[in-house]
Amino acid sequence: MDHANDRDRIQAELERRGIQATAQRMRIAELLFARDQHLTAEQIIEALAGQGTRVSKATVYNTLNLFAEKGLLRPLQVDPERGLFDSNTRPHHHIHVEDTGELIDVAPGDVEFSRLPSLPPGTESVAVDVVIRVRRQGS
Amino acid sequence: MDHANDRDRIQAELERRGIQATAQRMRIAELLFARDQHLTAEQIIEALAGQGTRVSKATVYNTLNLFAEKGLLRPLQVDPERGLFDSNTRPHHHIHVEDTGELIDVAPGDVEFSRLPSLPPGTESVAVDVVIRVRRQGS
DNA sequence: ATGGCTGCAAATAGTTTGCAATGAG
DNA sequence: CTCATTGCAAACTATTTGCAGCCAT
Repeated sequence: MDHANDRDRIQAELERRGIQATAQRMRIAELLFARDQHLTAEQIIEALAGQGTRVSKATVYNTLNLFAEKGLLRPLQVDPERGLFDSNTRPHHHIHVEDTGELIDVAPGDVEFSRLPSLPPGTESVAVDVVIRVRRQGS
Repeated sequence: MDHANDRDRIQAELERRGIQATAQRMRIAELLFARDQHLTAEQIIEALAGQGTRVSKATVYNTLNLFAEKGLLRPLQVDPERGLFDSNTRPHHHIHVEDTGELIDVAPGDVEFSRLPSLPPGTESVAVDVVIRVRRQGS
């Protein structure tokens, strides 16, 4: 069965990263890693509530931070009001629709550079993040 | 005298944008527009205090938001803890040194694209922001 | 038994807001 | 004089933290 496979894969992934696969963490992970998406802590709490699971705010935040530390999530700061967690940690970019707050993934191959600056001495690049800010025409 | 010229230019600029050039706003503007920089509200309050000027937190925030609305500043969200205001509103990019939180400007000509994605229908591009995240080698 | 995890509630910190006093035109 | 602006304090909100009880090993 598909979901059982997902659960197994996710559990293995958590443990491989040294994360105890508790019930709450599994619920959060299953939700997040069902597909590439950007979620707020609040959205996760609501989504879990919607499927009948109650996970405390503290645990959701602790879990998200833990996942981020372990490289399972990438924290995004696009909305000044709240943080987002991106379940896609592979390199990619974003289009931010300012009118709606919507955040759209851009495949890494859809952005190419013909020139990049030299980095400060003694530093190495972690990632290059491109955010294309757009708005409805004529607003 | 240089500073008097700056003040005049800044005052004219504020008024051109329909902003009343009050004493507090002038102080904040003179500080911000002395050069291209990224400041937090707190840093502005401290800098003003350091030069003997006391401007309330509320006024600083109101002023920064007003300036941003009027296109004199660009709000940045790189640090999850606090907002930054960039006194350079011309197109440019950033290098973010993750170990120190430092944010370095990159001239627009130092980044060139050979490919960009198509935008969602009905939207137009406002800006393309590139953030190169770096860290000290081997951390 | 031991140590980690969860949840609640309280704490924290940045930012916003209500409102009375003040200032500008 | 009238309306905008300022400053204080209180309100708000997202996130973090302390701690007691719980769970897994």
